[in-house]
Amino acid sequence: MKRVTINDIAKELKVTPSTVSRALAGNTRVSVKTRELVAAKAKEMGYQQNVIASALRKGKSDTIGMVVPRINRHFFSHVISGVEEILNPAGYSLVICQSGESFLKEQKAIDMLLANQVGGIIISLSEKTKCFDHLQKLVDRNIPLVQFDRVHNEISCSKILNDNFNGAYLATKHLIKSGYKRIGHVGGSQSLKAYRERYLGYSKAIEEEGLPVDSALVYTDAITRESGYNTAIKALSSVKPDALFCAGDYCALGVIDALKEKNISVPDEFGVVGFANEPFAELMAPTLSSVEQNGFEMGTRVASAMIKDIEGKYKEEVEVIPTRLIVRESSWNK
Amino acid sequence: MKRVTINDIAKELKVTPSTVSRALAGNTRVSVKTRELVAAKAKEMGYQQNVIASALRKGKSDTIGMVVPRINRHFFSHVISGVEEILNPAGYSLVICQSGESFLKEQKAIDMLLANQVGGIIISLSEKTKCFDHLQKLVDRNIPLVQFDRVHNEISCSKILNDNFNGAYLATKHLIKSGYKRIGHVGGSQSLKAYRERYLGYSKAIEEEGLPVDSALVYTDAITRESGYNTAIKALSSVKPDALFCAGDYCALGVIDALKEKNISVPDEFGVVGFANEPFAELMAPTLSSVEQNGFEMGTRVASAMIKDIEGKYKEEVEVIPTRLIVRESSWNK
DNA sequence: CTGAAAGCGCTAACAG
DNA sequence: CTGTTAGCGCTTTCAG
Repeated sequence: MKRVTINDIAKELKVTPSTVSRALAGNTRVSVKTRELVAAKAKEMGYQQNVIASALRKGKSDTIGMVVPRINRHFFSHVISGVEEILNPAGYSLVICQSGESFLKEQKAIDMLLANQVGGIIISLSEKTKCFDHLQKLVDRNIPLVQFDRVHNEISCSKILNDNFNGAYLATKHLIKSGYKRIGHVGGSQSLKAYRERYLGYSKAIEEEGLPVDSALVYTDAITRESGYNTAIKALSSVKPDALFCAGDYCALGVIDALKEKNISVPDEFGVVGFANEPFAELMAPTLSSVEQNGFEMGTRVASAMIKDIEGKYKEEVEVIPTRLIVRESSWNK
Repeated sequence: MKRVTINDIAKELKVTPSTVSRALAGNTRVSVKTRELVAAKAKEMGYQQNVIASALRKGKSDTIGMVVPRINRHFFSHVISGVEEILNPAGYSLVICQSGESFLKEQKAIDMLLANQVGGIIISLSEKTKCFDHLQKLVDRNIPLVQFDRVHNEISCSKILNDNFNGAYLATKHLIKSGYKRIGHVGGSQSLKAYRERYLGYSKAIEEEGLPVDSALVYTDAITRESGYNTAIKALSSVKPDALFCAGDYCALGVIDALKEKNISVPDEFGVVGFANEPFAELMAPTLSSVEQNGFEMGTRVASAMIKDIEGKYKEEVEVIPTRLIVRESSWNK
């Protein structure tokens, strides 16, 4: 079975392909009658636009590319849903790529998307990304770009951010109020602003309470379960904190693994707060306090910013989505 | 900044675009020297193939479309990783779509992929899909198609399956051995073979032990947490099972929610086994016994089958990936 | 081994 | 309101 093209429709209707093309596009310069005729014929013949040909001709497509570290993280999958929620009804489709936290894969994904002439790119950077030429290239080529969550500030584009600072600040304040005395921080790569802000929120809270900010209590290279475990083991045998604010839930999970192994009771002897509110946070034992990010909301904002950019309405907008602390067993008042 | 085309390279090198095209494609009919020359120039000028133009000309692309119910399910995200593992090095790229368990969105996703001239489609059906014309259309149009996990048998294409039957059989056998007497089943839509097989594995085990297969103990419309909860509440106040084998972990979670609410102790008074081994299974309290599916392995098989199909090597191959029962607290021997 | 020429399906001036 | 024409960037016969 061969595909039906606008030429086939044109022949059937004894008009030109241009007319069909215009009619299908809803161009008002073609009579309502022809438009209806074309629409009917198109449906009858099972016509389906060849977006490839259209994209080639127009030099751009209605496909938006999206690059995220991992699609199976609660936060990212919700952002994706939010983006689809806005993009699909607006007539755009979405191509999702995973960088897997690898800089190389991130670059390759962007190259692939460019080769596919996407109409714009949405990205949340990999943890390992420390060079940003691939983003600058997009800006130079005037490809609409929106960064979210893990962004690089020096790139000129719209950015949608979580209120990492406030989330971290609230989490740390809460640990202090709960009576913990030596509160440490297990953070992610400080080359990413998102993690830097979590650190800053943490230290602001510590300082405000007149506690010493002890750099020995701060670790910044760990957001996996494994690294959380290793960090906790190390900390317990040296600086001996009595609480840890972790920049991620998986990392907090690793910390709790270590505490269980050492028979240290959570929350009685040790407080833990995570970040991201992964589904397991409310299910594990003890249930894990965590900072919730509104991924879906962020996704809708990201998509709206992208559409505005494509339509040439905005250049650079920065929005901050509030975060919320959810207190559970892992940090309950002593 | 304009994109560099093969014409630009051709002009610089004073050859024709055809030669450049051939050289870039590694055609041996062009001299090694020119090939090297072209390659060097291309790199120097920052050339990047316009896959859109190529796809239009060739009538197909090296992009593979993939449609799954949800990307944030442990199993599906692992299948995706497995698919990427094989597809990317082989020069294909992947477009991922979510049906969100909606038949309409599934159809739309396929239309979108077709409009984008994908080279093939990989799909795991939505729970609500009961009409399969959209798949038949692909077969009729000779679009390479691979179904996995949730497949429809009547469509002629490669299928990669989990050993749902055996997983369910082992899970149920284990519940019996653990001493539970009235073992029910909470399953998914029986229009999907995957869920039918889980039911069949369950009933085989029940029969083998000489227990009665009581259809009142079987529910087949529930795989979300909420529906698991509702089903359990209903069952507890009527047929009163003392164990449930659930066709999904989220559903098992809902069942446990209900048991906690009713103060029924797991596993002492009631046994629960799930399916999929979601990350939360080993973290929740009680930890959840579950049947593990090897998503990554399945993904690699799926991708290999797709590549074979594209290269015209195979027509229809059916593979079954083994599943494994992981026993945890929720069903420990009494 | 390389060039010339045609065309994939669609859109967008330009003309009428 | 509709037709004519040209061309997006690439591949692929067909020649030579």
